[in-house]
Amino acid sequence: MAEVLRQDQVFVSVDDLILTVREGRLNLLLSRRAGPPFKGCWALPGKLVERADSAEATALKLLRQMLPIREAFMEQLYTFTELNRDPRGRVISIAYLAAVPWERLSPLLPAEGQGPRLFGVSLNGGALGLEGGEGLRLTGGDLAFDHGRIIETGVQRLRGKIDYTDIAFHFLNDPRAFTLGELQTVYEAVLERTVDASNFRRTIQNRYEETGRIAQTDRAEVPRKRGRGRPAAIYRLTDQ
Amino acid sequence: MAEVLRQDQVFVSVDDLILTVREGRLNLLLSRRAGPPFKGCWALPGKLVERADSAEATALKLLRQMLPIREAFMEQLYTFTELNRDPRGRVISIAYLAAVPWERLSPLLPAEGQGPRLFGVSLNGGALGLEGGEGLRLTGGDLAFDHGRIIETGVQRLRGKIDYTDIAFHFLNDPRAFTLGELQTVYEAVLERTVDASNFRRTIQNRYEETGRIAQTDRAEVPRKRGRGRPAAIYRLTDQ
DNA sequence: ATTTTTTATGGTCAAACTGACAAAAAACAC
DNA sequence: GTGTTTTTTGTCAGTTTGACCATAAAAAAT
Repeated sequence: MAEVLRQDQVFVSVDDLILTVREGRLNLLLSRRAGPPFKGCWALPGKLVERADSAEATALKLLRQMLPIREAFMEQLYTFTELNRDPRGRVISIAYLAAVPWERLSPLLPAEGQGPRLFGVSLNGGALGLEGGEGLRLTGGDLAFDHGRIIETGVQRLRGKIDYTDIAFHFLNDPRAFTLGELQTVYEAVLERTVDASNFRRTIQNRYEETGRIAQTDRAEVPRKRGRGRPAAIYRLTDQ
Repeated sequence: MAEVLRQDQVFVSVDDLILTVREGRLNLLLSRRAGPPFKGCWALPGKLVERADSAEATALKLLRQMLPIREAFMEQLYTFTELNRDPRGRVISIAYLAAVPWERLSPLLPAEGQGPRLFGVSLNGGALGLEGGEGLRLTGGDLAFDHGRIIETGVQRLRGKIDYTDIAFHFLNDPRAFTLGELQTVYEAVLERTVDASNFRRTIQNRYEETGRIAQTDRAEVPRKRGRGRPAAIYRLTDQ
């Protein structure tokens, strides 16, 4: 991205809020800024929208650039247009929210220390907290630009939509073979609270099974490593 | 708006979806395009975002330009960025949804035939329908640009948010003195279906009265023209 | 003046849903 | 075998929802 922009026009950029659920916790991807402004600060991956790309296409390009990944669930989050959000000039940002399964994201992450990094997210009523491991803790105000606000908006949107959209399923390693326990873990990570397993099962079955959106799979067809405890039934998200 | 735009950059515009509830029906404001492209077509009011204005400020300016009005509820709807949505060049549009009480909008509308015009909206599962009076009926495809899609997005958003936000109150002439019947009319217009008055009352009272968001007003303080039937209690939306 | 009509308000009742919890089932660890 | 863990089924009271019916308070009709 150019470090100085023409001062007489409005530029359009895209920022990607790339989310995953790792070990029962919601995580997001931040990269460290190599140059000014906010040199050395952590920031969401961003990219100017080019003449020949839609914002959606730009957001997907950017995602593929960060993680060599084919595709992922993406949805437009909000457009941020405050006048001084970028010191280089007038830049508005269309933020996108991406959900990537941890098992797919994990092998694509570069080695520790370099490049982008995952941060655990906490947003309990009060302020945003980010935890990057090795004692690295950030608050929303530590981030570049208005990216703290973008993250807050994204997490709240995710929480609001989780129980009337399919969004939770996109965090599952394989929506065509998952257990209700795995789905519950996604809910608990996103909502940052525990959920009663029994009631969760009932809710999901009412919401999806009756309408045919999910169905049980014969476990013999889907070999799975099993841990302790009674083995769980395998469900799949159906096509229609 | 210039009829030819520079071909090497991305322009940012704002479109306003100005909504009101008139005679129990959801209505929106369209203007007829004076010049190309889509000359003579009906379109949402739009405006390029200038260097020194946020999108929100641009949307408000545009609203004030259409209706000499001080302020109104506005909320960002969605950003449309398809490549060929504007034949003049590369223009993305940040759509805003505005809610204006009919009693405030009504005296500001220009005489029939000239300028902007109100259209009744119908969106029943199938396609979007617009009714402008005098036998003037449009479908979403008759509109300029992608404005049919913008309207569909806006109506669906409004329906989705009406019962967990305060948005319905902004269609009331005076949120500090309204009856539950008036509020019910807003709901029925937005949802395009009837609502049981008794259950509606119970729901609203549970949702707002217990939390102190609305309160009953002494009717003596608020003189009101009365129609037929038992006079209704007057409620007000409280500050906090 | 009385009745009818209209709108507002209050109440009932069964069905559906919710949250908290108990208990059985099916696997592993020892 | 006995414990432990996780999944799964069931229970039960409290709440919410949708469909009604009944009454109250006003204007309109007779």
